[in-house]
Amino acid sequence: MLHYEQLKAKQQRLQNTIDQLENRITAVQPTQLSDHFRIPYAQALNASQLQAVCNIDGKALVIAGAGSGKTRILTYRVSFLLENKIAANTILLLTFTRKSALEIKHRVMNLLGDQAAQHITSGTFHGFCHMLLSRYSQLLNLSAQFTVLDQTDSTEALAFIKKDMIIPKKNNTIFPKKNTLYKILSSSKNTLISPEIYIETHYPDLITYTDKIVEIFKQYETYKKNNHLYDYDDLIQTVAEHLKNNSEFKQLIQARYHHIMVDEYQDTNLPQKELIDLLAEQPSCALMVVGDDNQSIYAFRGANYENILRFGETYHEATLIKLEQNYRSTPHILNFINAIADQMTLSYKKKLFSDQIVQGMKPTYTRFMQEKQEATWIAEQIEHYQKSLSFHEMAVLFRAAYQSNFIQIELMKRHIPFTMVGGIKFIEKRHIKDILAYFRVIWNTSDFISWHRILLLLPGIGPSAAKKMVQHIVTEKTGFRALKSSAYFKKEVIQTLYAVFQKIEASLSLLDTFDYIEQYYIEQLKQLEDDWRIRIEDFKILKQLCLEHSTLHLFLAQLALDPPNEMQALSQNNDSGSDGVTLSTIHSAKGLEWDTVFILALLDGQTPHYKTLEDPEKLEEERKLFYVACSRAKNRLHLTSPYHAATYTHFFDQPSQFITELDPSSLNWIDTPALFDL
DNA sequence: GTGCTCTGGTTTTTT
DNA sequence: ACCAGAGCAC
Repeated sequence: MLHYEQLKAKQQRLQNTIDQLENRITAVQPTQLSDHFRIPYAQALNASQLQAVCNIDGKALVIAGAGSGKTRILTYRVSFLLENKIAANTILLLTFTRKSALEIKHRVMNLLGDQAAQHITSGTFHGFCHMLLSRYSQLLNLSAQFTVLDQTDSTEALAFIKKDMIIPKKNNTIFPKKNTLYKILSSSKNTLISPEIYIETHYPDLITYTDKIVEIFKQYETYKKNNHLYDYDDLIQTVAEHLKNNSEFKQLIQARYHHIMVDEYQDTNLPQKELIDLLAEQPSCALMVVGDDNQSIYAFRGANYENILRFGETYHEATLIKLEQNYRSTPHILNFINAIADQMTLSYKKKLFSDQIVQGMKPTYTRFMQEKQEATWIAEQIEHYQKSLSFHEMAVLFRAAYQSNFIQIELMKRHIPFTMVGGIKFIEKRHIKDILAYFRVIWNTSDFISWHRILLLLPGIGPSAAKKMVQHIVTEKTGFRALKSSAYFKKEVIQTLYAVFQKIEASLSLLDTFDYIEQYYIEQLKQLEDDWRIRIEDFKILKQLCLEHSTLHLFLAQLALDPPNEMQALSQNNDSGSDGVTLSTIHSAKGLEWDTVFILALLDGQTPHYKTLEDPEKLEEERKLFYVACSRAKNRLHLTSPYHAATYTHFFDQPSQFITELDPSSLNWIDTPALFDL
């Protein structure tokens, strides 16, 4: 946490750089548009949008307020490039999710009526880097048979290494747990601060263990390198490093991508910024980054909103374009979100405005006796609105996934279909991770995390035996065949496992492989989990994914980089298709919009989260989160909270400060009467 | 060495 | 409510 004086100084410094770029705002100038274009750009776009679309050279920062047509300008810009005979494969589009990249591609194809957009390179930072590492593995002298570790895998690997180390006990501090270790490691990598300094500044209690922690990190890096494993951070940093050190690679890549667009720039971290800077290094490379500094909500993951504030420092010739006209929300909602933005201390100046004449409904804030009544009311409203609105035009948003428990129960009770986004992810469930472990060791025989997982599942095999066998397998480098030469092959469970792998090796398709693994694994799951019947339902999704992918490589890449994270509620008739209410964490709702939005649990300590209350910078990010949530609504915005709520360790009974700090006239505050039920 | 039970400490958001 | 680590029986 920064001292108040330091914070002020930092803000002043950033404000200066913002001001400098503000002074270089591109003047609105008529763009020459040829008559041959298939799309009437001048009619379809407003003046600033048109600039963002048509100024296709140089470096530009586009500040796109909520609902100002960000996706629209990306779509039209890609179209414009293609209409100007720019080769599709020189265009690179980096977005926050794969889904939004695909959506933009599809819209371009619709707009132009041809398939040219199919050939642009698009995806997330991680996806893009994964692709480069696979495609250029030879040039970079790396194995193409690599595996991506997700957060759970990385954390497990750290625990694995930690267990092997003798850690002297210090009197009053305990050695950090694996989750803390991961947090320190990832944050230090994402902020480009050495672990030593990071521990000193963020975890002063652990200074006494610094040497041991750093040693664990070193071993972790060595392990990964030897076994062709990459964690999320490695994907980006490895590519960046090779761009820096391998001039052949750099020339190749820079010659390839001439038009780069980056979406959600406010949520990039330093390594990602470096990567962009390397890609766009040549003056001839056009770079447009798009973002909204009011919506930076990923600092916990190392995102640095300074990237967007300091764009002008990196690119002195850069132009600034601001999109301030909002096409999404009613004036009443717009007024409300502008009021939230006014509470923010540091940003590019902007004020969203709208042409809409109908004022619409003022946002409401309603308080209820209990969380249950809060949920009941929301469900009733949904039923009421459903008379004139489809379910899929409504969403319920919340700070943390567990806050949706009551509303989920209430919706199920009423047979209202819904889709849950975010929260406990599909890929994190133990039975999914288990099954994938088999696939992963087939792909990369030295994936020791997965081997360890597979072996530990077997009865009679504990941590000690598993460790010995993993070591044996990894040194033998013969994949599952190493099981046969292991001292443990006399055990029946190992022989059975060996036989399964033999069958898998002979299988002809991904689906065959899946069937063998499933058949074998279900028997084990029955012994391990009472609710195995429910769990095996999830295998249908995996099976579907097997069908959709031609190779093991692509199948695993998708699961690591773009795992399915939406769960259709099994509220009986699932044939209702996609028409369900969306329940989503605010983070996962970024970039989306609905006619009617409910935001619940607006108590101080819940939203904002209590851990952020003491730190002005963290609190500011929570405010941005609230801003993101509210700005999703087109026509109706309903805020709710109970009068009080308790978690295991905390008690909350004050309305969110994000509501009380606003001018009371910007919303309708309703206190429901104090009804007492038993 | 494995696997069970007990206890004490901790809850946010995700590529 | 859930997990990690310690302690203990086989």
